[in-house]
Amino acid sequence: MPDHQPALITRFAPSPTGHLHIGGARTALFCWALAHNAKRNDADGRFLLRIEDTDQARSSEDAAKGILEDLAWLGITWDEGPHWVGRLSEPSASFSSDVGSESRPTQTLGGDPRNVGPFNQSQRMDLYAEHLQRLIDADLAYPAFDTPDELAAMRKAAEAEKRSFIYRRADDYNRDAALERAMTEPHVIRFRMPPEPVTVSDDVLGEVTFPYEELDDLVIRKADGFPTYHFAVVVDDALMGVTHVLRGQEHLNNSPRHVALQRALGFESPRFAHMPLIFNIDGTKMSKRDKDKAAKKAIRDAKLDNSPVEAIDNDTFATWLKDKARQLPREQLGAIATAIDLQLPEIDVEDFRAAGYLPGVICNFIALLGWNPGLKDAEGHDVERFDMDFLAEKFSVDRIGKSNAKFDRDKLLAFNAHTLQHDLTDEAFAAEWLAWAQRFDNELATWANADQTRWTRAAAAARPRAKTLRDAHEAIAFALIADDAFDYDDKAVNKFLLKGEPAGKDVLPDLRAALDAIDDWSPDPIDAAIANRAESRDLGMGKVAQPLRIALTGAAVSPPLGLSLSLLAKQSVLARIDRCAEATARPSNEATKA
RNA sequence: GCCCUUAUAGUUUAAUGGUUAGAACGUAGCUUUUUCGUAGCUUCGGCGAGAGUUCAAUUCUCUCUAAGGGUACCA
Repeated sequence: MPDHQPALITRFAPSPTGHLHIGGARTALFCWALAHNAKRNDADGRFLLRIEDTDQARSSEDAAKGILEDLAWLGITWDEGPHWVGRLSEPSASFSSDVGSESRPTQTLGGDPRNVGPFNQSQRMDLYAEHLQRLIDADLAYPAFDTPDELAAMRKAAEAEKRSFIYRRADDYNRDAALERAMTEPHVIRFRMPPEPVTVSDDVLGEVTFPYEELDDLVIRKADGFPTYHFAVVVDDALMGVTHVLRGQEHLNNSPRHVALQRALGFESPRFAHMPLIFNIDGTKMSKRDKDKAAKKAIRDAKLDNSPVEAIDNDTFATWLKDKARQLPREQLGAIATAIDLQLPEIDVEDFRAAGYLPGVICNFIALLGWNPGLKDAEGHDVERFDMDFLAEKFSVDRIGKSNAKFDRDKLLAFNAHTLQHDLTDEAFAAEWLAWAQRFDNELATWANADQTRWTRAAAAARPRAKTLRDAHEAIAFALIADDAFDYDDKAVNKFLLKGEPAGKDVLPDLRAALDAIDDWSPDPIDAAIANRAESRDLGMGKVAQPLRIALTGAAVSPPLGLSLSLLAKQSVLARIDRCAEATARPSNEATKA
């Protein structure tokens, strides 16, 4: 046991079965916030991380690593736990003008200053064995030999009689014989639930009492020798000195079992706080399967019979499509989505990262799911945009709500857009965007690295209209393609090039000459030249700008012209104007008549 | 089925035993802008139902309803 017991210790204990789910991220964030709030108040608050890998079949080391990576990226740092070395992202609200992932210092997270590790449950087997033996010796735990099939039959029988199935040790249970038999036969160890109701006192929900009749003799060690979640969590929390257990409400029913175990083992119960759950906007559970579900629906809607991706053979594809529960590996699902131009719903932290959300924004948004600071700003608006620092400062368990939350993607998007557009400088955005592109958008990253000045301008062009780092690409996509590699939007051509007096196509030659005469090919001179043209012909800017937009991009929408043109070489701009002139010169249907 | 939890606009939520229940996202519209976007203004929209306590209930109590969680050798 630690000789120095910090005042407040929280923990996040994910099981490494995949990427970090957004709901798990919120749990971690709240635990982090509570510990950091204690630190703000001069108490020794700590947040520790533990890997619950007692499910041998489903756990993997890669998944564990991925979860550490996800947490670190979000800025949810842990004081104790597995080691992680890398660069942390900056909280979104405190971007300085010179950030870039390269310039951030390397940090180390985790460690074991109190000597309470190891932090992987699979490496703590001797500890579980020791405490389990105490229970057996005191006849508070016992071997049981029922096979899974027998248990299933008992459950079925109970169901048929319309009573709930509660496992109890038989009245004529022979302890000595059972212990003897356990030496040679496969068995589980069950906890003898004391015959009394258990009251859990919860800092969010108040006191919740569970009758003894609902609490069965739960399995605490599986036949494979591993402890069950219930036992491991109780032993670990006690040995690691965890004082506050914050977890999702799905664990509320587990709490009386844990409390009973804690009593039996002579451990003090930590304070509990069960947080409301997070659901999709339509009320369904936010699940990794949502991604497969969305893909399957899109494929059915498109009436595709064969795999749109070569790497997936049609048999695999067909069985996956038919089976509601079947999931494809992440990469394959992504490939299908790309092939059919589908945006998969974001579920894991990694999904949101790939979609171009900023870590600070994600933390801000999920903090509001089940918690709020309850403050108003000077204008009387609720305070809901804040950074990690504010969260640590203001967080308290008593402001956690009780009712389940739905995950409103529109609001998250609005938060992300606002941060991108208002809280970041162009330079900071350029750095963030590049870091993102290097990981998720090769084409863009290559283009960025080819010309730094151009990249800065691209950032200036994209940032004011970007909602995510991913969709920022769209605003400047015209600059990444060949001069003749885009089509013209008929409606726009008709409206801005063919119609009107003068017609837009008749404005272009003049403009071309003016642009051609520019020496310093940068936004300001370009803008000046365009404005000058408009003025000298006594035309509104729209009369000049829109035709030019179409010539450059094929459509009537683009970032401001000076910036847009500066993303292309002058020769490219001239070539595009020529191509446009050619296209509009051809007699084409009724547009010319009008 | 049984146990547990919850219930304020479409969503996240604030406040409150007593005149018009406040905000954010969203919706619709207007204004500014060379387009888009941004910004600003306006608009729409809420106490799940029923009893009870009370002079008075969205707020306290009960019932119902609905939603969710649990009911594993998953966590």
